[in-house]
Amino acid sequence: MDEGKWQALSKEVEGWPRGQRSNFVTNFLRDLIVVGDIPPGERVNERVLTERLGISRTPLREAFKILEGEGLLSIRPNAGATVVRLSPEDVEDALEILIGLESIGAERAVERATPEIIEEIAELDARMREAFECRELMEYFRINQEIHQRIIDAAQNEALSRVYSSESARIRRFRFAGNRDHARWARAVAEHAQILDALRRREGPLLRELLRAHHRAGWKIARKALELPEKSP
Amino acid sequence: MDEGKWQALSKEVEGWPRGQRSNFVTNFLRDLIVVGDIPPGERVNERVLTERLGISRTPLREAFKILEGEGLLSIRPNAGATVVRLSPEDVEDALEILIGLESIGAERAVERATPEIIEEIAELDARMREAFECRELMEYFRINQEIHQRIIDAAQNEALSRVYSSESARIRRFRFAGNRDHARWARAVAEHAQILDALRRREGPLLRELLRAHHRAGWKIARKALELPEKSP
DNA sequence: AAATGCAAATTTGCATGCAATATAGCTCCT
DNA sequence: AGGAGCTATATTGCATGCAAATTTGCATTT
Repeated sequence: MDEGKWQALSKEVEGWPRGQRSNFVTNFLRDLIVVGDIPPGERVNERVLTERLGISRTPLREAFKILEGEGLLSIRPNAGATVVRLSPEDVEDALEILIGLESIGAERAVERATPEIIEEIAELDARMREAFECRELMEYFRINQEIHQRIIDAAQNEALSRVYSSESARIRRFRFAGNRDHARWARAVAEHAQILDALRRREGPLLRELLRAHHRAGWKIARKALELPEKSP
Repeated sequence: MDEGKWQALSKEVEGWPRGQRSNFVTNFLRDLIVVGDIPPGERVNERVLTERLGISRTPLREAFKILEGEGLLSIRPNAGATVVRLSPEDVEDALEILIGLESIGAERAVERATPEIIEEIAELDARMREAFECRELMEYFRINQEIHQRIIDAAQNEALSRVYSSESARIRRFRFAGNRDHARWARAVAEHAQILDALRRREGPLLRELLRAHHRAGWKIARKALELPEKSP
């Protein structure tokens, strides 16, 4: 693992509160994996991380187990943890699940979303459009992801939110590539306007179909952009 | 926790292999929680379990973290783990997800299932029918669960199988109650025949609708049978 | 030079100990 | 009697130590 990358981050960890250390480490590591700072297939060494993070191996290993459960790490007994390497098929599989979950979410969201929640999503949509116009890809992507999560959350199904969030994180890096193409990016923004509109008008089936098409289009581009970037082991 | 129940089980644990202890403990605990041997809302004491299982706290605590991730345990920092208490709404939410996941699975299963897999499911179906005729409720239930999992597995989407299995386990106890009513039980067996038939004929949309109706009917009975057995906290 | 075998060094799995926190039990007060 | 406050006990969070397993490095052989 490239040790240089960690220098800046290690400071934040000082004095994490007792009882939350393993959870914080989990979130911290999840972020690193999800954005690709720790690349797929890389072995994650316990000692290196404990030194960087200033914690002992116990909470770190607890974090490993959690991330294994989330499908982000693979732990071979006696031989350490490695970041899971996803094939394009894996990503497609996860996307299929996400689309299915959004279908469920869409139908419930139009029933249960409060006007306040819809307005919050509308605000996010406006900020996302801003980011698009300023060509701030990262910020755009972040808000984009949050909008989708918020629509799911609006369904007020806790388990749904949990599963969606987890599966979404697993393939986050790949979805990012879905907005590299500028023409696609512009169309995605337009699609989001339609999505928001369908939510406002509480048209469940329409919302569902819009989301489905939105994801499929995004992945189609992402796939091209990535061009099978990682071989299966 | 009723300590008597554990006596018989503690022996099995002797000599669990190094490198698998926390995983075995996880599976072991999951079973106990999933079938209700450790009742919902009950605090799980680390010391008691380590003594019963003959292991140290480290692998046990790793198991706790995994089960928390699966939504089976709730860990409050400094205040221990308790078995999650599900409200009827929680169960309904999970069921909604399961139905959605089976919809995805159904469409893929009819595309990807090999004849061998279908025949395995057919065999399970036959054995399930046998269990029904012998009034062996537990065995029936077990095979029933396995059939649904196998249909999902036939879709050959690893993440789907993983998520389905996890969500299914979370509400297993409640689904069991769905077969208490004998008239319902008989109809469920008939529905399974239709489900198998649709799979054999590879009629995706039909399979999807049959599964959906099957679950809804089962839950309707289960709900009546349970009559809101657990209050939300 | 590549492959094989072996020993040293690293790394993991797990048990244990200590400090921090929560819980239970007690006393005292109203 | 019931509750507030305090003390003792139990329990959790985390660091650390040791043994087992794996990986690494090197010498030897083919």
